[in-house]
Order: sequence, then structure tokens, then C-alpha cells
Amino acid sequence: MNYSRAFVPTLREVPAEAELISHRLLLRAGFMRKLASGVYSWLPLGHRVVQKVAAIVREENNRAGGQELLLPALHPRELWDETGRSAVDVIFRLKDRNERDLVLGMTHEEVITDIVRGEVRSYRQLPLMLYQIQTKFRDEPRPRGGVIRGREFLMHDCYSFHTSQESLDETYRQMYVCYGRILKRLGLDFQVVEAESGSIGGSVSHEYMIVVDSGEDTILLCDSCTYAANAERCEIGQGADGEAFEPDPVKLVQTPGRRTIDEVTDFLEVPAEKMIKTLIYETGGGEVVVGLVRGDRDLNEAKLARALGGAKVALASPETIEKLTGAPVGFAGPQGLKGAKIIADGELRNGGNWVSGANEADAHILNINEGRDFSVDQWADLRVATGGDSCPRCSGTLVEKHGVEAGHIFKLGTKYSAAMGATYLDANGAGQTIIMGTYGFGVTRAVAAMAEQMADADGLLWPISVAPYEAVLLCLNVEEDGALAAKLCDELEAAGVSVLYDDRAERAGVKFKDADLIGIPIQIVVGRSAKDGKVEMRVRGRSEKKEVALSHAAAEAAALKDALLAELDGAADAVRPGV
RNA sequence: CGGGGUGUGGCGCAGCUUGGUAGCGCGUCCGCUUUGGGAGCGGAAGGCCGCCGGUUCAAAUCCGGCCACCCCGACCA
Repeated sequence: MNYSRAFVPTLREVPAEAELISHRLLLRAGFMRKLASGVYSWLPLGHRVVQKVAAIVREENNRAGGQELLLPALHPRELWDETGRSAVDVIFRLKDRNERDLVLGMTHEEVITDIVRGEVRSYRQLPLMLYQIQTKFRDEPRPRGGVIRGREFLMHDCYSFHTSQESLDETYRQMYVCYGRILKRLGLDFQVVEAESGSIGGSVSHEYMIVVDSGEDTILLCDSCTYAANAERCEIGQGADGEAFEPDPVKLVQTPGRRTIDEVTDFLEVPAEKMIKTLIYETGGGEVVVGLVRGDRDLNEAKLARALGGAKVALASPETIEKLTGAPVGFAGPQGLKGAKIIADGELRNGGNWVSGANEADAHILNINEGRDFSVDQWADLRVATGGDSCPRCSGTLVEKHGVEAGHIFKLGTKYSAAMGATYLDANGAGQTIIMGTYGFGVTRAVAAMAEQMADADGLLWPISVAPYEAVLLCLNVEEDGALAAKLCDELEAAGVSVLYDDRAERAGVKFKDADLIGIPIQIVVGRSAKDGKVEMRVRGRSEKKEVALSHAAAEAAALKDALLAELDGAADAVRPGV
């Protein structure tokens, strides 16, 4: 491709709207443009990267036994009513000219299950693995980071159907490897973490986190074993015992208008870790439950729900809180509460002389201790894990990192198949509910995450596997060396190396800057030494450069391409199932 | 949805307090010079000042309403 004819609108100045490195660079390098909040157009270079990532996803899912299909983006709402997910708040809703309710697909469990229930009759047709790569729509509360969290994005979604848990487990392992291989081929530094399956349902799930400081998700990694989990999911180990203490007498203090932990710690000048945060929840069954965590901690609602045997929990209404505590919201404490189960985070066993709400308006209470002043009905791991907490699997310490979720795999079980009546006849002729798995990989998000993780002060740094072109050929003096460079361009193409040939009548500096910004891995320069039959060759982001005879340049570039690809493929081949 | 901020040639911004013929840098086009890390000089094109309404002789500027976009939080299947 000749640069002079290419649509590559690079920007010298940074668009004001972009904060993240990836967002700025993808705009500046002419890979994409914004149409609306969370909605982006992919320009030629960006589109080539997206297509290459999609191709790798396709190759790897085919390798794992998947069959590609293409489902509609426009769905009748009734289909989503079957699983109750039509009420999800991020779903885009619309009506047709006849006032029929439609939604835009944010994922496709319902649609694929509808197809399978209609066509699969016998255990002989299972297992089955079907996938697609398609645009998804989600009405995000707040799109951000450019294409990292968009409202329209390209996603790979795969669904598997089984007659047994063992069969699901096997496919889950295959997909575990599949996503790992994809990310390795993209050259990404990532971490597989145990994840919360959330409202999509199911039991086991893992997320593929691309490790970047700007990532929205917090993950925790053990510094001495392989345990790794999303902060939403992460369990916490026992940890060391607290120091001994002498119980002091209880004391009531007036704290007019101070409701939050921050306000109270400021006012009373006690550290948040000396406080008990008393959170009052209601379960789906209408039961009132009191959750206690240390003042500087956050309660993890998923953990609370699990500790209560899987009940749904939600913060109680102000009326319920007043009825239970006799005080307005903001002054609750665990002492003297009747009619509610008290469940406390294990950390509260360490230490004492806690500060909490007094269960009366505008007052807090000092020096309360478990046993003497309040009792706990159940101890549990209730708080959101943070760096420094103990590993639940060994004696190590958890380290906190940030990541972008690129992929998520779930053992779904029968949640959707049961709700939608997807059954088959087993060998005995008995009807059985199909067991399902679901797997998702954000294609455009992965592209943004690559830009975030693989960039330097000069611009992007694409791995050879997905670079928009494998080589960029800079002809510094088109008048003198244009014919020679054009011939080399043809030779490179013939050798299987895709080339962006910079034939523009620009100064050398402009060409170097643009080449670095765009981030094509192999840079070939036809410059001063062209008259001696030599060109320069180097890899973007690496300092070594060498002079190569013009006659060997195409072959050298092809060999370099193969070597760079082999590095990535070797990493992919080393991926092993972690489950 | 709560809080904060911004909308002025393609991009980045000034002008708004104190109303009076819309400006700068980059980019674009033409010419000459230059030519290995975003060149220099000269010339030129390009703007319903986000939208609607109000005040005024006069509104980018003041007032009201709306919209869009960004950031923080809530949320995130």
C-alpha cells in the first residue's frame, strides 16, 4: 500500500477528549474516530488490526472445536423475557413501526439456546460448540476510555452444550487454553483470575485480565502461589492474630450529623480501622441481616450472599434500618440489635475497643467488644480483598494489580437451558436438560488494551501478529530512490511481507514520526546508503538496527517476520489448562 | 443517576469578567528555498462562536431552557 494513497489521518496534537494512552494513540495514529459517546468508527489501519485479532480468535476457536455461525443483533424482547433478562438495565430497547418490542443483543445466550432447543433432540448431537464474532450493544451507564468500554463493540462469543458435567469441564479446559493462546499470540501480558459469575449465572468462571495500571478492574495475585482472583471474588486467608488488648469501659459520645465513616473519624479523631461498619441488608425472603466489617473495609455483597446460603441481598431501606436500630441511617451499631442475624467479617476477631454507631440519633459509642457488648451469630469472610490481605490458599500475601477484562469463561450449567426448555433425550429415552458453558472475548477491547500495554513515548508498538502492516518502508528521497523503493516494496509483498510504503513527498522527520506513531513492527529505511545498494532495517521499539544489502532486504524482512511470529507462537504453545 | 468541567475553522486553544466588524498555533492549498527525526519565507482558503428563546440600537460575550462531550462516583451480564 502506498502511503500517499492511504487514508491514515494522523494527528500531531492530542484530542482533548482522550485521557488513556490507548485512546489518545488510537486517535492520533488514525486508527479510529469517535461518532458518539462510546461509539467509534474504525479507520483502515484500525480495521486491519481488528480483523487480524478476529482472525486469530477464529483460528483458535476452530482449533478448540468450535463452529462459527452468525446470529442476529436484533432480537424480539419476548425471547429475553423467557430468562427474565429483558429487565437488565444496560440492554438497548426499541420498538418497530408496529410497536413491537425489540432489543439489541448485548450477548446471545437466549438466541443460541433458542436455536439449540429447536434443533437438538438427542444426546447423539452433543456436545456442541458454536461461536460467532459480532457487534454487541450495551447501554453502559458511563462509557469511558475510548473503545475500552464502549456502547457498541466487537465481541467473540462462544456457547457449548453438553450432556454431562464432565463434558462441560473438558470444553471449559479447552476454552481456558484457547483464550490463553489468543492473548499470547497478541503478545499481551495477562493474568487468568477466578471471577464472580455475576448475574449471568453459573458456578465456576475465570477472567482473562490484561495487566495495565489504567485497568478498571482490580485483581489480587498471591506473591508465593498461583492464586489469582478478581477483587470481587477474591477470598481472604486467616492472617495473623491481632495484638492482645484490655477491654475499656463503653462510652457514649455525641456526634451530631456525622454519619459516614469519614465524618466520624474526622470528628472523633479515631482511625477508620478502629471502627465497625454496620451494614443492614434485606434478603430476597424479607429477612433482615446485619453485616459487620472494619471501618476501613468494604463489604463484599457476593460474599455476604454466599455466607447466607445464596440468598439475594440488598441494602435495607431507611425505614427498615430505623425500625431495627431505633436510629436514622448513619448511626447503626451491632450492640443490642434484636430480630436480625449478625454476621461479621473474621477480621473483627482481631482487636477490640471498637467504635460504632450508638443506635441512637447523632451519637456513637466507644470501646465495644464482641462477647461483652454484642454477639455475632456467624463469622465469615465478608470484606472486599485488597493488597496486603492474606492468601486464602497459602501463607503468602496478596498483591493488588489493575487489569482490563479481555475474556471471561463460565460454566453456566442449566440456568438458561432450564428456563428456556432446552432438552434432549438421553440413551434411555428420558428427557434431560442441556448443560451449558459460555465464553466471551472482547475483540475491540483487546485492541485497545494492546494499545494501552504496548506503546512508548513515540507511539504504538503492534506485535507482528496483528500489526496493520508487517513492514513500513520509508523512502526518504522519493525523487532519487523512488523507483528502487517501489521495486523493494514489490519484492517484500512477493516474499509474503505486507508493506506500507511511505512514498509521500514529506521530509524524513515526518516519515519517521508517523511510522513510530503507527507502530508497524518492521521498519525499512531507504536513505543515504541506497546509492551503495543498502537499506536499514530495525524493529519498532528495539534499539538495534542493521544495514542490509538491497538485494537481500526482502528475504531478511521475511525471516525477521517469521522470527517475530515464532516468538509469539512459542508462547502460545506453552499455554496449559490451569483448571 | 449524583458531583465537577467543556462546547469558538480539521486539531489544540485565546477572546466572555467590563456587549460594539472573531483571533493565535498546528494542519490544509499555492509559490520559492530546504531535504535523515513533525523545515523556512511569502501568499491563500476555511467559522450558523453547540441549539432554541430572551434582554439590548447591538450578543461568542448577559439571562433562561435544552443538547452534546469529558472526568470522578454509583453501576457494569
